[in-house]
Amino acid sequence: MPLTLATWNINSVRLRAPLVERLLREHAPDILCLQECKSPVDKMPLAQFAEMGWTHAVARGQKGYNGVAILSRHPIEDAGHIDWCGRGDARHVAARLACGAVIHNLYIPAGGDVPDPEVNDKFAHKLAFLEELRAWGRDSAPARSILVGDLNIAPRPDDVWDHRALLKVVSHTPVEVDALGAAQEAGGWVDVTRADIPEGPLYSWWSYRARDWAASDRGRRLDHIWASGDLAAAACDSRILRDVRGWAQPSDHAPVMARFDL
DNA sequence: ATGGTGGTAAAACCA
Repeated sequence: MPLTLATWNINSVRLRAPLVERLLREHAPDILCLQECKSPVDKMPLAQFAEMGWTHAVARGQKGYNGVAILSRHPIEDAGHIDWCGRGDARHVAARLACGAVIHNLYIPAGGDVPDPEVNDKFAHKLAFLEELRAWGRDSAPARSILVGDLNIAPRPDDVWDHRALLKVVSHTPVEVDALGAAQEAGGWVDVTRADIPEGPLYSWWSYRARDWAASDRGRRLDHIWASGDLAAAACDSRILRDVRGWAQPSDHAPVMARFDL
């Protein structure tokens, strides 16, 4: 069974519900994982997505911050979440499909501006989150699993517009990149996007602050699709929907897509 | 070196 999946940091699901509808209409992923919904669950416009055919959804929300949702055209058999760092943040939701595949939708903390956990609590939180992700991967040995989301780290030199310039910028510092790599290795996760597109620059986020985001193209690959080792060979057709960043009143993130032949 | 934009929600916080 082919399963298409997209992940997208929507930066307010209420404000950008029309963009979600357009993505569903034009690209029709079986599964759409959203982050930064910035809404309590009962105020997310899930009913209007259900009317379009994405009749199954699981979400976790809080007002103003965080918030994640999984929209599905296929039944969700079970759902759950992990309370990373014990803060009660809506940064993770998981869904199990009838075929047995488990989808993990993650929103890793951005980490603030200063890449020093001694002086920046947000960066300390990010590193603690990554350490919990590593321990979870090690202990749970994920199988038949897909992990997606805004991981807020661009791991490779060609995942940013200027590797040298960004070595001290949160999202690309060696300490974060190493911590993400350790988490990936501990869970046996395969970076599906890079397995499919191994060469060259690849971005999923461009700052709102650029005068012309497309012309300057100062992007970073912050949004990822990972698969457990047993599913990696089933993944194909990876792409980043760069054009979506150019839609009217856009999110600062573009959707990342892949197909799994399960 | 700095400031640049955007969302939430009502001044400041977060990205």
